[in-house]
Amino acid sequence: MESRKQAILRAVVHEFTTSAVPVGSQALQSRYFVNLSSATIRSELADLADLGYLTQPHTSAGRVPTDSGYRYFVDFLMDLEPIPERVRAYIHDELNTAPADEQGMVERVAMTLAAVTQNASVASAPQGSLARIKHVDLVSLEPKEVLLILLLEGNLLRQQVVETSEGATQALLTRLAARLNAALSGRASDEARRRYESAPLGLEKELLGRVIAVLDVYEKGSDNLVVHDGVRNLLRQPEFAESSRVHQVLEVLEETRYLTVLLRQLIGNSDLQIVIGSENASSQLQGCAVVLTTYGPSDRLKGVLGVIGPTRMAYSQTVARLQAVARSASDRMAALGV
Amino acid sequence: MESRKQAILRAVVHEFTTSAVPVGSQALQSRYFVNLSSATIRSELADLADLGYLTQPHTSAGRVPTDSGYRYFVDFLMDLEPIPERVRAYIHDELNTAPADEQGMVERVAMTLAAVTQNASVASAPQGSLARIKHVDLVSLEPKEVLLILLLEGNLLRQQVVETSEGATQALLTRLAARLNAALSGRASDEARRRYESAPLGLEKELLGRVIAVLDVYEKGSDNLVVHDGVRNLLRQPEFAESSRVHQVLEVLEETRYLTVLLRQLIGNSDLQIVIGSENASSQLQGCAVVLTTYGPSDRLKGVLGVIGPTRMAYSQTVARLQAVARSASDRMAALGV
DNA sequence: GGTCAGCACTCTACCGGGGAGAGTGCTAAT
DNA sequence: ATTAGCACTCTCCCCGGTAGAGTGCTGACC
Repeated sequence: MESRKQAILRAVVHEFTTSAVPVGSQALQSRYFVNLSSATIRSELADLADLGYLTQPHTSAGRVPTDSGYRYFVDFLMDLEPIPERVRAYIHDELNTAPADEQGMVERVAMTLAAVTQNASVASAPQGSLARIKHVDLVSLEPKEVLLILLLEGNLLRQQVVETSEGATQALLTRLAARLNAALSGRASDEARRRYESAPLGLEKELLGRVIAVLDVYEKGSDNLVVHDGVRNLLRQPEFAESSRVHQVLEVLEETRYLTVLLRQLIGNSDLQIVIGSENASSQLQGCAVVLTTYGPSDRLKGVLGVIGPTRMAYSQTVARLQAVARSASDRMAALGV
Repeated sequence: MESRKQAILRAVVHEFTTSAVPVGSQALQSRYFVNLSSATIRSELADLADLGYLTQPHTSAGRVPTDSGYRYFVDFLMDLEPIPERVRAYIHDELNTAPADEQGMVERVAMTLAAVTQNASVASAPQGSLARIKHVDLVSLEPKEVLLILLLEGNLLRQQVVETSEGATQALLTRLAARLNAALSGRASDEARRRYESAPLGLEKELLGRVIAVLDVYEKGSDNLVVHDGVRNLLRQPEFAESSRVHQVLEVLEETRYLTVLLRQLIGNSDLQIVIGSENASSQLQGCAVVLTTYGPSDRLKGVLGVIGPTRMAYSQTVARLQAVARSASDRMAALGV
């Protein structure tokens, strides 16, 4: 595309994302292209409309980017907006005072992301395909009930109440835990599976079985924590003035299974993904754009982080800040998770 | 108040909560009081309006209950609506398949409550004033970094990364954990405080100090988990058609500190509290009603459970179902928490 | 061929008037 | 105390007319 057309498309996107009002040739002329006439701009706009990048709400209105218009902008025209020092400091502070536990951390990440992008955010807890076990603990609850506590890499705690076939004193459980720790701690989950195969029948095998069950759930990600925040930010945008639009977005966010699907989209893809309007699989997200990236304490442990807003979103700002949050969060988790 | 006035007020509340349309004398006459004339009903309505229980959106519209009207209804006229067997079964199923950990449980409770009341829900994790310690564990992370894991009654896990002044091997930490368990497990938090006072300087005292810090945070409730769900249900109601109303509610729900204040209101009060419209401390909840109760595995461990909806809420249904959810959740937690 | 001024055209948003409908309060009779 | 009848009030909705914004097109200019 000729560079002037590109410049005009960029200007339309920029103008529309800030004003939310369809942009006309005069506005463009006075604010962006003082040495072009509005007639020339009009003919360029008409061309861009023919190419499918712009559309008009009605005949005598200004132009609005289409989903493909935004796509072209994002793919070819966007350059990341620098992040103000204040925002950078805010991100840093919020994440470095975040709680060390999984849930507190993920919630803080989502909160921070929503605040700095002024959109809705989602975050899923980091998760790896072959979990490493750091520590195992067994606590006697009732004669035949044991609480199994598992500490995984990333300092993730998992607990499960186990009904055992034979009773066990705390003293016995403590010895058993010591044995399990000697065998498993610092090892990956496959070691637990190996030991389970070769273990003789008895309490130890029983408990190893439950350890494996917990690891399975974790590795399949079926208990994966997903949080969202910042829906209130969306309500400031005119596209969510009628609450039916909010309703659709909230259905996606509050129904965790939808969200999980959404986040799975990222797996196996590049580290930054932008899904615009009709590109969304879910029909409820028409008119919305989703910007996704990954984060986590290490290469093997990754969660997904995303921003959800109207397609009329300040993409260059959103992407920059999303990446900054992802980086800060990853750093912080790496420092904690060891 | 004469019983006929009461009957009419009850009818107005019932009619308005189901139809959301101001109710007129004719509608009342044909649906509730066939052997009274509409003129008689009109004069009763006028009386009820004088008493402050009803109001009209405009001169020639039907009547709508005021906040005091709802208050009178709730205090004197409401009788709990029986819960259909299907709903009862749903509650039971959802809560009995809930995860055993704190966060999973609280989220499931909020989700269930939102589903059966068709309103927004909030739930805070149960919390006690004098925590009982079930188990302590110490895991070596780096030479001078220890992960402290604390299991409290209700099977609540708390973790904290502790920087120690002296390095310690895992073997030493394991022995230390055994000592701490012997001293603390089964005891309440004051025992930890006593031992801290009398402990000689050193790693043990250092760690005891962190145990106490964790207990403090827990007992002050400042890390108290609060979740909400079901905002999408509100959007089906006409009072939330303009999204500015949703915005106000979401600000309360997403700003956890507001929510914490809201839930604190219940402490020291009766086990069922209904806050209607202007009775709300927060101005953002004008037009909303909040119904609150407590739940938890034991008398000492209580969380707050609440329903948030428009003042035009089916109070008798909401209260009945809220209490049913609270009871089922409490039972389930008692069975798990031991 | 690109650029541009001028102009007719189109469509929305807004305003005010008028009629239908719902529901009231009042009055007078029972 | 209850009720039928009636005038009154207010909203909602439809309608037409207008101002304004922005377009597309045409013809001239470089």
